[in-house]
Amino acid sequence: MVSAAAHSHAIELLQSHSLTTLVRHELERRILSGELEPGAKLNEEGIAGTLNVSRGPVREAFRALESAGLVRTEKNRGVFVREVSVDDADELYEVRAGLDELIGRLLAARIQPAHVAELRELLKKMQKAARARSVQDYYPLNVKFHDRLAELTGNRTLLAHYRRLVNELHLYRRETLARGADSFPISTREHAAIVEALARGDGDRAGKLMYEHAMESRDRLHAALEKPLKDKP
Amino acid sequence: MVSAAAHSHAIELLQSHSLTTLVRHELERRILSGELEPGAKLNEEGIAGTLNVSRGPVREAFRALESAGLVRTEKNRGVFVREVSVDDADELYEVRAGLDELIGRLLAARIQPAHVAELRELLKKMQKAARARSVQDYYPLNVKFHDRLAELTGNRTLLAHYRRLVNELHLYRRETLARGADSFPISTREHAAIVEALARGDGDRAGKLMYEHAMESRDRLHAALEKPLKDKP
DNA sequence: AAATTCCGGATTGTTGACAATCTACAAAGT
DNA sequence: ACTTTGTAGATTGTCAACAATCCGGAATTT
Repeated sequence: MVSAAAHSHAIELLQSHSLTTLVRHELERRILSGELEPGAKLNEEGIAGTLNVSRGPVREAFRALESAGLVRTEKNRGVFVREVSVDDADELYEVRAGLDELIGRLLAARIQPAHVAELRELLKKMQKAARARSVQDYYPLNVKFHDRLAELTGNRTLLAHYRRLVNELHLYRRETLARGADSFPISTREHAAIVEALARGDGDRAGKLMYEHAMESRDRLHAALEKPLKDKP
Repeated sequence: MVSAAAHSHAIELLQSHSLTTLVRHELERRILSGELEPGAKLNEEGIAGTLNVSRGPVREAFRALESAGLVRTEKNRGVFVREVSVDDADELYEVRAGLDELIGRLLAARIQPAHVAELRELLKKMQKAARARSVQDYYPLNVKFHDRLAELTGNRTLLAHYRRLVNELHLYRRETLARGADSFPISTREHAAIVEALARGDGDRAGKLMYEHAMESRDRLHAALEKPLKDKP
């Protein structure tokens, strides 16, 4: 039955994924992983060649990524990985704060005990990483934590808008994170307070905490910008 | 100098707009105007024919509209104008309420006296339309009012996300608006209160009012759904 | 020497053709 | 009658070629 299952899986993949979506996902991955840096030019023929497709699907993927805010197109010049300026980041953080407040408010009204337990579990791992001063461990957990909060609201529209903002902010953070100034341990206490408010079903409190948390993240990153680049030992 | 100006305008148009963007805007217009109804199928060759372009740019426009949430694509079957369900609309209203609250909060901190005057002018026109029971006049003014509030925050990211939500909600309202149950006059009082809070620079109050205003809009539309279709006289 | 003009290669924008898939309807079988 | 099979036409997915534009360096002018 192994081959049958494998086949049905392959069939399902072919039915849902066109070459365009494949290219789209691959480029999205490369952009968000930093493999393609902000400002980098995306060569149609080059990408088509490495992925063994023609330029058509690549161009379609470009238009999708453009609407998603991950790339910028200059007519007759090409498409480039979007560069997020400090001003852009300010805007993104503000909107994210607004959505975070909403997430806290909505989630407090709907959260299940099992989900609270799950979040507390996540918090433990984050605190462990924070004590170990391991940005490598902490950063993805932090992303996961906030993404899960958005997801648990059950509002897919909210989740989609939230993820888009996070993705765009990710493009901005890429630079600043390298400066090693994201003083992460500070936020573990705030995270715990958020989870407690959610557990109590206190939507206004959870919302307010999340709003301020997002705004403080912005301030922290701004402060980091003032500092010089930390050179590697 | 007329022809020179006209030429420079045409040149500028050619430089910035590819066929893809042209098709994209045209389809967007047709969808939002209701010319293309939710669920309607978009035929590649048909559209390409009427707009005198090949299928390539049409397909690229499709991918852009897909990322913008205005159409849905089924592989090997085609693309369809997105249908927004009641559940979808609930999600959209919730997110819009969150953004509206943010808009109120941000705008109260930045608004200029001239802008307050402009908003009060808009309010007058809306009240006039409300007294005349003219949905035709009132509806676009209402859209303009809220759009202007988002615009005046100066946060382009916020404006983009807000407009996307409004567009998607527009797809939903198309059905329900026809039922003539959008009891619009109710909201003029709320609008006035919002502008007053903004004028006082009371961000929390303005935000709270806008949040509740959006949520009430949702409730009103839900109530409208319960009623039967109003037949034309 | 500095600025300008003019190519030639590279890249993007667009098109038309071919392959794969779906849809609708008719024919055959039960 | 009802289901199934099969086929033709329409539609989408993909590709390769052509046209238009841009970029960088050589040749030319001042």
